Amino acid sequence: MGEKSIQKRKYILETARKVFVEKGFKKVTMKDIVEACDISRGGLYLYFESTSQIFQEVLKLETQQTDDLFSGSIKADATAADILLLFLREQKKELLRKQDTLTQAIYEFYFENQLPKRDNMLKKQFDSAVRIIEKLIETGVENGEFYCEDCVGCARNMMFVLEGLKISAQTMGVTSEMVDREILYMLKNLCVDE
Amino acid sequence: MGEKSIQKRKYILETARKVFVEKGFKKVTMKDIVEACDISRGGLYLYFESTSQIFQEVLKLETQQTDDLFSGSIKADATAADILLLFLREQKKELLRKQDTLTQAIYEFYFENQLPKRDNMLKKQFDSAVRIIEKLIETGVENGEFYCEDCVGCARNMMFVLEGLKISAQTMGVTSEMVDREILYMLKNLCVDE
Amino acid sequence: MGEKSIQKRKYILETARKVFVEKGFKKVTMKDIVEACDISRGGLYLYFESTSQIFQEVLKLETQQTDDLFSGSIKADATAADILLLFLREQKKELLRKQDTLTQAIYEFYFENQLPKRDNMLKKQFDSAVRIIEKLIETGVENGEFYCEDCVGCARNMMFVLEGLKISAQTMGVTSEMVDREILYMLKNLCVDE
Amino acid sequence: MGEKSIQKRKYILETARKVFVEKGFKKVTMKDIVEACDISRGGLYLYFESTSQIFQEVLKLETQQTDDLFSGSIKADATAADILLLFLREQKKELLRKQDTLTQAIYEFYFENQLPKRDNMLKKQFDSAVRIIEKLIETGVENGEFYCEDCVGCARNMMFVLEGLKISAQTMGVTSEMVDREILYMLKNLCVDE
DNA sequence: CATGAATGAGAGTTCATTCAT
DNA sequence: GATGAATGAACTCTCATTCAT
Repeated sequence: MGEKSIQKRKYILETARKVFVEKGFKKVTMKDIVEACDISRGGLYLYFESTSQIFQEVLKLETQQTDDLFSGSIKADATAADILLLFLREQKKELLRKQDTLTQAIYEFYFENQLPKRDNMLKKQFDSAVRIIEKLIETGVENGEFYCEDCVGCARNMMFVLEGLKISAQTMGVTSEMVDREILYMLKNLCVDE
Repeated sequence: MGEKSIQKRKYILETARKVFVEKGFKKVTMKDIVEACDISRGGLYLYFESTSQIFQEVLKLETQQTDDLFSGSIKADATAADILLLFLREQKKELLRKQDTLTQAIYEFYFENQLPKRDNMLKKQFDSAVRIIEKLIETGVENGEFYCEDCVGCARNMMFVLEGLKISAQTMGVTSEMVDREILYMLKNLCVDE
Repeated sequence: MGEKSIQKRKYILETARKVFVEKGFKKVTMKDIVEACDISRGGLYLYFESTSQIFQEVLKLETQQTDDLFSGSIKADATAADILLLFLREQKKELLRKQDTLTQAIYEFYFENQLPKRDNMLKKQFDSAVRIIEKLIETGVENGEFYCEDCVGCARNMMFVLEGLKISAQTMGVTSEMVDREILYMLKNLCVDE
Repeated sequence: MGEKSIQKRKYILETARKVFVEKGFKKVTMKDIVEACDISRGGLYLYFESTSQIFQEVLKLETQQTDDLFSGSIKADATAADILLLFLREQKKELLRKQDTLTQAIYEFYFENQLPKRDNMLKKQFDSAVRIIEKLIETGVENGEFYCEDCVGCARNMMFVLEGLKISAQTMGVTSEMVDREILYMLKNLCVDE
């Protein structure tokens, strides 16, 4: 596959991403993607063979970019509390965003593809986030910023709350204030002065 | 509509429920329901006009029954901690259950039907559950069973954790131990002795 | 399936037969049959699910009718030689017929469906024809009409010659005179006076 | 066309032959051949314009080689009976061979290309074989090995039996014993002692 | 009320064929 | 000459929905 093909492949994935953002996963057909890309019916099949495959490739790209973002922000020179707040603010932005988010599509995809533990990207990301938060809390405790007796438990609790907010945002609607309220509640329990 | 019709209507809804449990919401076709009910294609249209409508009716029935269940267990004569534990155990059972649960179908349904606030059953149920838990905690605090400075915040936090566990169970898999761990974590923060 | 459906099913098979006669087996698509029958695309699928299935049903009908024909002619009151001649003449007519014959389609069908011995209709028909011819020759020998030391061998030989003529007619072309010549050659070896 | 082109042309034909052997004629697509040859889609079109054309060229090559084979074996120094037996044995080997035979593809090709008499290679080969057998029988009769009153009739009969066996092998299955039985039957009628 | 045959739109997929490089 | 990306027609199959009985 030449340079040109690689470009086109990327173009298709980027365009398909928009389609998934708009329609979720299940409703998207090869035809939808063909039309969004403005290529021929057969053309798409030169690159991908199913919406499922396309979606997984989109996710791969997405994950790479997200990882880069994470590592970028973590390098920042700041206190544990600052970084945690930054992380939570990032999550809030993500979960309130209606446009330009794959959240719903990802859920739908995992609904029908109960991937085995090893391959389950969601689980990997969840666990990885728990570890990062745990480290942050531990650092905060050492610094005297936080008070916490069960750092990993607290980290896990935070992540499940965030998951709960995320799915709630997609199904019952969640306002900016509601998210703030939950974040504040969690931080209050963590902060020393309290 | 005669007595007979009412019976048939109910029969269709009960059978359709099984189909939704099995396949989620989006993948279910009128044909699926017709075949599951073993009635004629045209027959189904006499009662319902789309899978969406059928699903909403199924949900209505479901909600009524769940409510009954709730009020039943709440009438039980027990301490606040007991009742809360009972409630959490019930939630655990529900979210670990792979078979016989509409969870996935409900999520899928709400993904594509972002119902306005007033009609959003999920939201109503969520808020109602928050209020019940809040009351329980308040009672517990009064009894000296619990210690809590922000009862409604705590209730909300609990519900979001449960939501997080629920969606996680559907997408990344959640074990009985994982649920217990989360429940325990929340209770520890609530109980006086700790 | 009601009376009407049975009629339509039969109508489809009869129409499909014409298509197979015209185009053989492999080239025929569901679309061809849909168009020949002037029914809707989906309509055909209510009755049959593939060209292969349709062809097999066409063959079933065909075989029934052919069997009836055979038994009809065999009941005739005549000498063995007469009947054998009648049979050969019938075969000749069949193999020279360009129009209205499934021969080519049958060959194509069996090319790609190497059916196991038990289900192979061609084999059954071949063996059954051998047995009939054998009986005729035996009767002829008893009557003094024929002379033959290996009746079953002779019967088999005849059938293979007929098969050879049949495939030759479809591939290299065979004239009426050529068929007569072969039939005559076989009969000469059989007849007493020779 | 340069030397290199001629080589490539030959390479394509040899590779295509394998494809036809495996899939018959009708089912073979240009894509199949392109993939088997591992050349570019466009590249194939520089040499050939359709599967039909390719198949005819494959047949040409095949015929040349077969002819060479024939003339080779005929040069052998042996009695007429020996040569005839050799020929029949060769035919038997050919018709029992499932692998590496174009038989089915050839039939399929001639089914849809009812070539005019002059161009019909099958007919030419058939007639030529008849003549060779006829000569052999005549020689055998002169030598006193065979007894036969109608040499050309007998030769033709033999060839039709062989054709019948060939198509039977492709459609209803034929065992080695069955072929032997037929060959034996024909030779018995020919041999003097019988 | 109930049936189930019929329709036709639409999705998936494959390939012959072309054409810019 | 050679490549292989691109196109678009053609085919298979499935359903929501209608309608005569």
